[in-house]
Amino acid sequence: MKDVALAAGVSLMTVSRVVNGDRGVSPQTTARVEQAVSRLGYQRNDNASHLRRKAQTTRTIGLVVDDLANPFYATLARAVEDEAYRRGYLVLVSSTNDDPRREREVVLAFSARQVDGLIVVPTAGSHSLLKAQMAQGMPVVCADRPARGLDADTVTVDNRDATRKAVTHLLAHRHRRIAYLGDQRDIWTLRERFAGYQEALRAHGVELDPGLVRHGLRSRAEAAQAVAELMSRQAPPTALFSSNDLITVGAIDGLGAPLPRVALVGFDDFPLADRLPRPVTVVSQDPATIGGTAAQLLFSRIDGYQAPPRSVVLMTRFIARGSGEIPPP
Amino acid sequence: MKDVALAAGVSLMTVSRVVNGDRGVSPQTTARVEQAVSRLGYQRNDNASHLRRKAQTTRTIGLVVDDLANPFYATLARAVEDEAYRRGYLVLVSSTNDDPRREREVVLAFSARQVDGLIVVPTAGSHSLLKAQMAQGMPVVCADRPARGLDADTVTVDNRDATRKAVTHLLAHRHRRIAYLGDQRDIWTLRERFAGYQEALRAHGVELDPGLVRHGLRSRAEAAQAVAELMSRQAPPTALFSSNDLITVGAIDGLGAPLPRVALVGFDDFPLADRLPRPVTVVSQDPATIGGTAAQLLFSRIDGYQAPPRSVVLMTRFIARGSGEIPPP
DNA sequence: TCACGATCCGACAACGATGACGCTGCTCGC
DNA sequence: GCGAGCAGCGTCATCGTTGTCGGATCGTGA
Repeated sequence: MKDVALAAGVSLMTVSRVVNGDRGVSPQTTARVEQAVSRLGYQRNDNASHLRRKAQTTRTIGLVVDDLANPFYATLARAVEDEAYRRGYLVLVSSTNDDPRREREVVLAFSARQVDGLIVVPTAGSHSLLKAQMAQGMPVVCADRPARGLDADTVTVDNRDATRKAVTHLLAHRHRRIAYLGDQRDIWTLRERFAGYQEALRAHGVELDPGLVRHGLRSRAEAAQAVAELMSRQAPPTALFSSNDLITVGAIDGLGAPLPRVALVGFDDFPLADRLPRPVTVVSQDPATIGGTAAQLLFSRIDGYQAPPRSVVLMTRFIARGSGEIPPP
Repeated sequence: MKDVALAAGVSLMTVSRVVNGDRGVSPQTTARVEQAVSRLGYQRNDNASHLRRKAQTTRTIGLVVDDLANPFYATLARAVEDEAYRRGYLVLVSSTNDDPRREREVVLAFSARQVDGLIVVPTAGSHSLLKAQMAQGMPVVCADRPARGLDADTVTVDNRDATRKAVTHLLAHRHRRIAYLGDQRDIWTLRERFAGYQEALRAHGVELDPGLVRHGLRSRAEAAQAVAELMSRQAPPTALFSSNDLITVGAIDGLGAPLPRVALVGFDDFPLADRLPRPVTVVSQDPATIGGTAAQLLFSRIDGYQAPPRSVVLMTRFIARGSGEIPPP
């Protein structure tokens, strides 16, 4: 900037005014400065600019997800990014692998970089840190899951209700031995889904058989293994409810070929679910809408909206494709 | 920081030293300062810190991909992010939708934020801007595709060769009417793949039938439509080569049910390709390795490695699963 | 001719932090 | 008893930019 000022024969302040398009600079001077800018390839240092600017804002938000490689979070992230782009904001992204320690590090690093707000898919741990950040005025929005004990804007789906309906669907097809295939039980979404499973059974007077419940399935392979074990029981389940897309696919692996006569309903839709030998009945949620909504909530806070936290619950869609409509043998 | 200094009864510089873990502060003073820090919830402003620091570095890199919601780029991004995390770097991410204008905006914005380096999946346009950035000392690595006319480190796969082998595989199964289903032709990877297709045909003395070539398929639906049209020709193709995962899936849609006797080989592996009614033969590439390698190249430059640009070509894997091994009628 | 507002532009301080250097005491050796 | 050396800490300048204020210049109308 100094070089530009020198080259154009003006002061730093005038360069600043030209670069920012402020009024009060004559067309001739503007032209001289602009020429110097392009000749020297000058670019403003936004960090320094934000440091001094009146509106203490960096036009950057932070996004913290479980795993960016997971299509669900990737889609959510893309929606956040688009919303940010429309407003001229940049996005810092990080995955946590559901590790509270990594979440902590990342949130601190983002906050030290002076992000204007955070969208977080909270890990299962405690959130005193997020609480502290909010107390210091950092806008925070939780996406996909609420953070335990944190009064923040939240965007989730009706996990429990959707699961209850899905399991009820299986019960209506006269299934009674319905297995539950769950991911880590300490994640909120999965607690909710399991609760929905329990409620559906209870509502139909079916006693929960602990032998048919598997938690903590962290991969496609683990899910396949669990299903293989379940199917080799003396009284195998006649239907499966799987609590996310990865587990649904693993369950299909575990059923093997030829496909036994077992009903299957999964949480999360996934590509090609409709093209498999037995098209899969699913509960579908829309990560793009979750991300977009979270971003809108965040920006409303950044723009100064003051009110008690809002909780947006998005509806899921039940899509019957065949695998969930198989009656028991 | 001023408040902390006041509370601890020391100068700003001492607070700075304690916060940075510099030596030369007595244990008592350190304790007093640390107490004040935690009592006031003080966090250093990294942007201001980077402004003054000797090593003019922000410990932030920029990642510019085509579409973050695409699992391929999401996986690539995750690998970049992990490499960055291991080194204590943060990642700014943006999608371009293959729009050169948006790419330009994003690169400028990242550079104005003083990122220490850029990993870019270049759009099809010209790259004078990237060139200018590199000339000013910004380390740049191209991932997935090279940028036309840009001498930068590059990580790609053997697109042309892999396609030649895939099409040769079909030719070896006595196919002669092999359709090419292509994405936008101005993207480098797709030009390479089409070139590989042409080379394989030529090597086998098969004349290219322009009626069997479709470029510019941008979605699953468009691919399905194109395949439906191809199959209704008087002399329909006996085999299809599809140039990416999206198009492969669209092609399967377009073939309809029951599946006609048409061979299919696709570029890119995708989840469940092995579980479809007719398991799909594919050329598989590994986006995580592409991203990880790109990040390593970038950090070597950031660490001061000086040498002519390197071009890393990763191998693809041909996976025969059945759909590519069907002979012509 | 002169007062006066408008326009254009520069000087100075400041944003939050660190680099360089210098000032205090204290210890130690001779 | 005195200077050297060092640990501990503060002062000042500075990173690149912008907010504030005021000075210079000009045209205009009385």
